[in-house]
Order: sequence, then C-alpha cells, then structure tokens
Amino acid sequence: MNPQEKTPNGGEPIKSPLETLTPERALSLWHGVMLHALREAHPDLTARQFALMIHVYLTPPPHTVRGLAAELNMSKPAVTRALDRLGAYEFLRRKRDEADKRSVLVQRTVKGSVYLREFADLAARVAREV
Amino acid sequence: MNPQEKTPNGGEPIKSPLETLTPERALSLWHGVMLHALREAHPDLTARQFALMIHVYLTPPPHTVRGLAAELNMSKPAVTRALDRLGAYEFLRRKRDEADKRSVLVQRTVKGSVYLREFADLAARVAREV
DNA sequence: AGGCTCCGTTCCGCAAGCGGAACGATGCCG
DNA sequence: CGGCATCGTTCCGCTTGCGGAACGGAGCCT
Repeated sequence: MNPQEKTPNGGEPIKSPLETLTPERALSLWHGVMLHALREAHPDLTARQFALMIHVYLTPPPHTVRGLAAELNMSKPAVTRALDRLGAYEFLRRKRDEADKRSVLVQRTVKGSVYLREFADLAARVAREV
Repeated sequence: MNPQEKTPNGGEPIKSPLETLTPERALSLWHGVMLHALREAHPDLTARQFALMIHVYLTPPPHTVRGLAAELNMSKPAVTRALDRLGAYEFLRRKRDEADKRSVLVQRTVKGSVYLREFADLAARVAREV
C-alpha cells in the first residue's frame, strides 16, 4: 500500500528498519490485527480477558487469582469471572493448590495454546504486510 | 528475562530480527502493551471501539456509519453506539454530510490524535524492550 | 407529487462485565 | 483449640454493549 521504505529521499538517514518498530508501523500492525480478529469473529474476549490469558501463557507459574488481580490491575471478582469465561472456552484451567487448599492455580490448556499460537501467527503475518 | 537472541547455538541461522516479527515476539509485544494499558486505566475502549477509532485514523476518508459497519463487520447500531462513546471522549467527531444529508461523516479530532499517538509510542517502546 | 430506497438513529429485551461487600473454607499461630 | 488472616467465590445493584426491528429524514426517480 504505502511503500514508504523505498523512498530514496534526501535528508533522512533511514532508521534501522527492524530493531525499532516505529509508532506508525505499530499502529498499522494493531489495526490490521484487530481488523482480522473482528472479521473472523474470534470468540470475542474482553481486553482484560485477553490480557489475562496472555499473561498466564507468558509469565512463569504459579498463577493465583490474587496474583493475577494485582498484576493485571483488576478486582478479584473480575479475575474470577474472566477465569469462568476462559475456562468455558477451555483456554485456561483451574487447579486446586494441594499445598495450600485456599489457593487456585491457573494453568494452560492445549486449546488455549493453539488459540494463542494462531493469534501470534496472525500478528506476525500482518506485521510482514504492514 | 529470556535472552534467546544471544544463544550462539549450532544449527539455526539467526533470522533478521525485525523485518520479520516472530509470533513469539508479537505475543510478547501484545502482552506488554495490554499490561501497560490496563495499568494506566486507559479509558477502556472495547475492541470494536478501538478498532473503529484506529480505522478512521488510518484509512482514507470519507467514513460513514454504513461503511464502517461493513468494513469492521459490525452492526449499524453498534457503530452508532461506538461513535457516541468515542464522541463523548472527543476522540472522534460526527459531521453531517452537506452533499448528502442522510449521511454522517466521521472525522478525527486533536484529542483523538494525541491519544492514538501515545498508544503508538507505547507500543513502539514496548517493542524495543521485548 | 407520489412512491420507493437508503441513511443513521432509537427502541426494545437481553447478555455480560463491573466492584464492593459478605461468605465459607482453609491456613496460621499463640 | 480458639481467634484471626487470607484465599477464591458469590451476591447484589448497576452500567454497558449487543442486534433486530421500526422510525423519521433525505435523496431519487418518473
């Protein structure tokens, strides 16, 4: 669409195209990804639900409700509800902590991994086009 | 955290780090951005509201309700409501189309530009850290 | 002018998320 | 063993978003 990287103009030194993702490209990336996501009617997760899910997959366990609430800056009921929802999709799983039976450990699932992988691939693909 | 780029392992040729945003990095990028966004309690826009906003800012005008609904795969009432919300934040503006008074033109605002620019900068910053 | 289409909005009933407070269950400790 | 802290969940009233249908206003024909 807009081949701005090809312009051999005068002044500007071309930035290292890679190590730095420019704000403009970042925005286009976001745009493209969200567009695709909307079109395919992904099981539409709230921003918080999605953030929670990614968080569980990308940061080291264990993950407890309280911990997630603190790290994601949301209330405990909100976390519980998000877990309900994500659990219903089988994207995440609760497991009683045997060491401290008050706690709940949030764990990954195969289905969640697949879903997230697809999302990641989508983002990478869009990034290439942008 | 995980300095995977430094591993001078045997087999793999190192990919150009940026021209191709790997799925893994894309996911981390998303994670970091959403984390920041949640923490700062950004006026929390729905995915659709956000997508609509970016769309208006990144694609050429004119933007009508019907057009947006089609392009973003949402119902007309949903677009109307999103415009109400985004209008309340002064991130977007309705303007009657004088040429065809049935239509509404959706336009950018200064405040919206600033907001989106900040978001883009955030994303770029996170990308650097990831 | 009449009849039709197209536009964005409003109306309606419904589904889902929200946070504070209260709750039962479990752990901790004197 | 009794009291208290902490865990995740549930309850409550409320706000927000949803889509289909109906609506008024504007354009477009003949």
